[in-house]
Parts: sequence; C-alpha cells; structure tokens
Amino acid sequence: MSSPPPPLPTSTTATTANNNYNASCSSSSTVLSIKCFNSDCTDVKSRKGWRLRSGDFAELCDRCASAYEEGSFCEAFHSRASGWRCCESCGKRVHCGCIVSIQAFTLLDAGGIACLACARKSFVLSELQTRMPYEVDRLNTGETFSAPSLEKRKVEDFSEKFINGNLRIRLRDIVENGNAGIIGEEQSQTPSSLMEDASAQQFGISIPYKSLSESNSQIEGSVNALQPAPPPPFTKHFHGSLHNGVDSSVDGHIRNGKPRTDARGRSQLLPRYWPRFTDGELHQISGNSNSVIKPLFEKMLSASDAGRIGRLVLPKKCAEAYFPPISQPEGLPLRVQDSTGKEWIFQFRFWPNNNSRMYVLEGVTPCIQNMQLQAGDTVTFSRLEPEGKLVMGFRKATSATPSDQDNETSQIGNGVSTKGDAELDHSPWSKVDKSGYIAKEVLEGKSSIRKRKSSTLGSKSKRLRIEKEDMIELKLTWEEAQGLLRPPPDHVPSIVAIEGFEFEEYEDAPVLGKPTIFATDNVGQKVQWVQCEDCLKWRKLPANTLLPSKWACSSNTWDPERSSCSVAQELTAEQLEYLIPSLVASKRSKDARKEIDRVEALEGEGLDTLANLAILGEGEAFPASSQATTKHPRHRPGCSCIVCIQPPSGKGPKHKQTCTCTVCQTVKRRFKTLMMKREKKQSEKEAETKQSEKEAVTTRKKPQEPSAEKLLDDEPSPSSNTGSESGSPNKKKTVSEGSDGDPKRMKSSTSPFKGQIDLNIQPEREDELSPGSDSGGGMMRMLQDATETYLRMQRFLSSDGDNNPSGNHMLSSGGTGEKNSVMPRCGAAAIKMLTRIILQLFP
DNA sequence: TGTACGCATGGGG
DNA sequence: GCCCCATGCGTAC
Repeated sequence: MSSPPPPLPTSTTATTANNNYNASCSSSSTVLSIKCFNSDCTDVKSRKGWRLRSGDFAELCDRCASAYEEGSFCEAFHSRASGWRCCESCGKRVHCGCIVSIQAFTLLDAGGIACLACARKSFVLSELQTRMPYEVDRLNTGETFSAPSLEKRKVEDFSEKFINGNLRIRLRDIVENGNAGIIGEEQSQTPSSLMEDASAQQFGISIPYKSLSESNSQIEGSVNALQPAPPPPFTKHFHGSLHNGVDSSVDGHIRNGKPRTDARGRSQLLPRYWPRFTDGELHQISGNSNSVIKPLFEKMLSASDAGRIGRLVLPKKCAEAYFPPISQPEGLPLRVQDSTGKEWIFQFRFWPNNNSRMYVLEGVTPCIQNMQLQAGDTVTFSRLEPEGKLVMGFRKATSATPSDQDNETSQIGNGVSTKGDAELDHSPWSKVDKSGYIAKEVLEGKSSIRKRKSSTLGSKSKRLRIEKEDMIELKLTWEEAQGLLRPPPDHVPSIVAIEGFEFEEYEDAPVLGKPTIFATDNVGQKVQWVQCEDCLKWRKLPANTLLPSKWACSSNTWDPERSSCSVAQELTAEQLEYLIPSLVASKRSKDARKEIDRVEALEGEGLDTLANLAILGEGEAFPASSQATTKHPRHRPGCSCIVCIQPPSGKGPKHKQTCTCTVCQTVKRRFKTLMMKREKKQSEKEAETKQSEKEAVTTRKKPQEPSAEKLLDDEPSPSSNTGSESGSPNKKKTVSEGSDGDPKRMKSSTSPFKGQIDLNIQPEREDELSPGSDSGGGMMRMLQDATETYLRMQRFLSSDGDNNPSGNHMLSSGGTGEKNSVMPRCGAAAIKMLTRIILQLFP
C-alpha cells in the first residue's frame, strides 16, 4: 500500500522552489515584468505557462514554456523540492502538489499516483480530467485540500471506458481553459462516454448545485426565474474545450465532481430524451459567451409537435426535472432563447391526464417555423449557466441512411455542421440497431405529416404511416448498416482496445460500401454476390471482399473470366430469386403486374362490364370513403371513362366497343347467351322473387345514395336513376351507345343491358371496392370470384389459343365434355356466377 | 367555417 | 397492468 501523498503545498508550506514560484506569482500579479515568470530564469517572457491562482497565466520564456509543455519544468527547476513521488506503474518521478505538474499525474484508487502516460494506458485518464478542474479550481481559489479529501475521491473504473487513441491532453489547454482540456484530434471519434463524464464533471463543478426543491422554490411563478435545476443526468458529445467552466465563484459545496443526479437522471429519463449535443451545437448555443451549457434533454418532433397546433408535448420526466414546477394546468410562460439568440416565450403548462400530467409547450409554432423544423427533427433543450437561461436548439433530421447519419454532416442549429459524432447507443439515432427504427422514426414523423392530411381516410394505424415499400426499404438493420461501412480509402487504422477487444479506428468517417448478398456456393464455400453497376449482372466474389460503393464487372479481379459486362451472368434467374428473396417478391410483383396488364389487355371490356355491373348494382354499398381509382383521382372504381379503362401500363391492345376479336366476341356471345337463357328460364314468379330482393337491396341502399353519388363523381347513381326512371334497370340504360360525346352517356353505354361490354378492365379495382362492402359483400365476393374465374378462363384461352382459337369450347358447351377437364368447368362456374349476379341485380 | 383549446383514447414501452 | 405520449375529437370562440 502506498503511502498517502504528501500534503500539497500551500502558500505556507512552500518549498524553496515554490517560494520562488510564490514570490514570482505574487510579484507577477503586482509588478509588471518582462522577465520570465520562472525566477530561476533570466530570459524575457514570451509565452504563457500554467494558470495561476489569480487566474492569470505564468508568463515564461520560450525555453521554460517548452519545458513546461513537455512536462519537464519541475524536473528542471524543482528537482530538489519536496513532493516528488513515483508513478506506481512506470516509476517516473512526478512533482506532486506543484501547480506546474498538477495535471501530470493522477491519484490511484489504491493510493499512489500514476503519471499521465500510465494513466492513459490504464484508462484512468478520465479520472485525471475529472480531477483537474477541481484541483485547478482549488488552487486558484487558494483553497487547500488534504490528501484524504483527494483520496476520498472515487476513481471510477475507467478501464471500462474507451480512450481514444487520438485523445490528447494538453496541459496548457487544461490550464488555460481551466477544464479538462480534452482535445480530440478527431472529435467525431471522441469517446462519448468519456465526454459524457467530462462534461458532466465540468458542469457539476462549475454550476452551483441546487436541489430540485431549492430551485423549484425560486423558479415558480417567474418567467425568467429559471434557476439551475439539478444537473443534467449527463451530457453527450460534449468536448470539454468549449468553455472555461471553472468559475472562481465556485461555492463551498464542491463535491467530487459527480452530479448527484447522475444516476437518478439516467434511470429516470428515457434514453431517447438524453441529450446528444455535438460540439457544433454547443458552440452554436454558447455563441461567444462564457456561459456554460448544460444540456438538458432533447426530443424528436412528432407530427403533432411540428404541426400547426403549436403544441410541443414535453416528456414528463424532462419537464418535471428541468422546467419550473407548475401546479396549475395553466402553467406559466417560459422564456426560451433559440440558437440564434432570439428569445421566445412559450407557455409551459400541463393537461391532467389519467391521474397524471401531460406537459406541453404552447406557442411553439413561430419558433419551430423559424427554425424550419418538421416532424422528425429534434429540438434540444439546454441551459446556459450561470444565467439559467433556457436554450432551445434543434437538429435537423436527414433522410440519409443511418450510416449516412453517422458519417455525413448533419445540419444543426443555425446551420452549423459537425462531423457526425460517434453514435451513442442510446441516442435516438442509434435506434437504427433496432432494425432501422431510427429511419422509421424520422420518416414516421415525416409521413405523419402526410398522414394528417389524409387522416379522414380513417386508417386504423395512427402512428405508423409508412408505406409498405418504404418499410421494406427501411428494414436496414444495424448489422446491415455496419456491413456496408467501409474504411475510408488510403487510411490505416489505429488499433484501440476496448474492454479487451481490439477495434480498428479511422480518423476519417467510414464510407458506404456496396451491398452484397452473402451466400454459400455449391461447394460450401462462403461467397458474396455483387451486382455490377453497369450491366446489373451479379458476380460472385470471395466472402471477405470489401467493395467500394460502386462496383462494376471490370473490377472483378477475383474472376477474370467474368470481369466484363459482356460475359453472361453466372446465376440463373431461379438461383437469383432463391438468393435474393426481395427479388422474388419484386419479381412476383412485377410478374403479377405483367399478368394483370396482360389480362387487362386481353379481356378488359368484359370484366370492366362486371365492374360496372358491380358498381351499378352495388354502388351504394361502397363506402363514401372508397378511394379514387389509381388512374384518375376523380373517378371511382368501376368508372369506365376513357382514362379509367386504360390499362395501367398503357400496354396491350385496347378493346373498343366494336371490337370483334375472339375475346370480345366470346364475351359478347356469352352475355348474349346468358341473357337468352335468362329470358327463357326465368319464370315470372322467380322474377317477382328477385324483384322483391332487389327492392330490399334498394331500400337498404337508399340512405347512402348521396354518398354513392358522390362516390361515383358526376355519374348518375343507379339508385337515383331507379328513382327517377320508374325503377326499371332496363329502362334506365337506354342511352344509345356513343350517341354523343357526353361522358355520362358514354358511361351508360357500357351497361351490360345493352349487351355492350367494356373489355378494358382492372381486376385490381376490386381490391378498392372491398372496404365497407360488407353490406353487399356476398355480391362483391361473387363478382370477384366470377372475375377470377373468368381471368383463369381467359388465361387458359390465351395460353391454349392455338388449340382453341375461338374459345368456343368453353362457351358453346357450357363448359362440359371438352378435352380439358378443368377449364370448361371454370367456364361453367364463371357463367353460372355471372348468371346469378345478373339475375340478382336485374331480375 | 376555421381555429384553438382541452380532454379522451389507445398504442406501445 | 401501468404509464407515457401521440393524436383524435368535441367544444367554444
């Protein structure tokens, strides 16, 4: 066990050397001299040295300043003074207790000291930085502190913490700045945990602590009375070089540098509200003032927050921890300064909610608009100390990929850009490791804005309004994102050990690599498949190959035979589908689309007639919210206008009313047959029965007539027609085909009752018809079934067209007894269904 | 009719 | 099952 460190020198216990120093110090503060502060030196001062207790800096000559900066000042001038101790690790002598070397060592938990180098090696650096402002402060304020008081300081096990290889402590900065003086040469890689502690320490030291109740008592009812609330649970990404933070006004309640509320804050505040301020933000907030920034919390704006309501919902814990306590729902006005220094007054209030409170900031719209914020962006709250001024900053969300988020500049505040800081696992962005939650959250916000506009559509999902495709795209897991990261070109990593694991560390942000598909080839070897940028062919590469973001066949040095785009792809389409399920899905979707197009092209009119039938017969059953067609926003499913009957892709033949192609003739014949059968077989009694059924349906539909009319845009609803035209469906469709250019008449001309069939059809429309179709669900299902059956039939026809060019085998025979034992039955079923539909609709 | 306010609801942690 | 909080929605202006 090492002996306790000797008492640190004070003005009364100074050694000879220190006497010199003290004498010099005192003289320097009172006598203007051009001589080097070092009394052993006769040179002329030219540079600054350590910080004196007076707040000034020892002015040294170049030589002494260099010795100081190199850490050899004490060895050169204080070598015979008392207070020398040896590093427990390397044995190096350190002049403990001397203000010059105050930052050159750290006290160890077990007693003894460690020199700076060893402290760094053993990851005790954080403790050093923790102690420095404290001790500098003590010295500067003339306080003395005993060894026990130092020993009492708990040195955390910082070996768990990450020490960046680039991290440097420059004594001069430490002294000048009076803070930890952490200089991250690559700040973006500064260990956040370290920063967190550093800032927390600094804040904890420089800001007089007030308990919540204390501050509460001083705050309530005052606009400007925002007093220092409990320190933030922590701060993120704060580089201690920002502000002095050491104030000679430090009160006597100096504690060991740890905010008391640290653990409490951590445990109480949800991680997503933890502040993750960057240097840029802090700089931006602090401006040129000497204020200390105390990051409080941040919140990603929801659609509601960013909406025009002007209410920003505050996290309860944050509001209660950092905002003045309010007892009345009306709350109190709160003056908040934005990052540009502009002041805003918000109403900080709450709503009673389920025996709890819901805190809101009202009147934030102008501010949010001023900042040009929207859902998904983040607002940050911090406090300037010692003024206690509340500062609201912001961080714009980007639409970049998570990895981009990490690596690319993000816009913050008033445009200050910072290189992406190392992400913290609890930062909102880090949610990316939950399968792209981050992007989801951001886009959710964005999409929520869209959602508000379409809220009348009444979707069940209130919070997540991301299109399915978007979701798929956003399903980028953390691992996937990591997998895409590539070292920056021409960079040699430094190896950093963290908790026993070695990590490569690059000074520059990583770049995005090209996504590849990992697989095992037929000989069991792990490979990856990569798609050429130019020819889109997939090439097989070794699994451990890291590729740049763009890759082409010409870069295929692993397989020279396939290093040209002209060489065929090794994978078959089937293999590719198997390899890349998304491709399967996409291909299926594409195939489905093609199929639909093909079917539409082939048989549109007939099925459109069915659609029309459905619309006309069941239009009232469609909810008013039924959406417009995809082709023509103002038109509704079933609309047969020239726009709506167009096949989606525009491909394939369009069938005119006078078309005499096989399909058209087939369909027309079929309907003719159906009609004849109907006329022949329907007894009057049945007709009466059906009529009564129809009347019942009509009665049910009546209340929805306006909606139906609206739904059908400017097209007459069947029911209204029925009402105005003696209720006879046959009569109501008596407008002759193409008698004039009136769209309404054109529409009517497509009615099956004239035997005119619209062959251009969109089977997918039926999906649009479904909502709310329960009232006529049976009918719709029948129609759908009939449609599907008909499609199958037609596919059969088209695929078997050579054998059955006319398709008569299905039609004339009623679907039985033909060589194909399946399709004829389909045809029969379809016809049967159609018959039932027609009979039901138009008995 | 549009907007603001304040409470209620319900999804999600 | 509780709590938080995003947002829906009724009401007042």
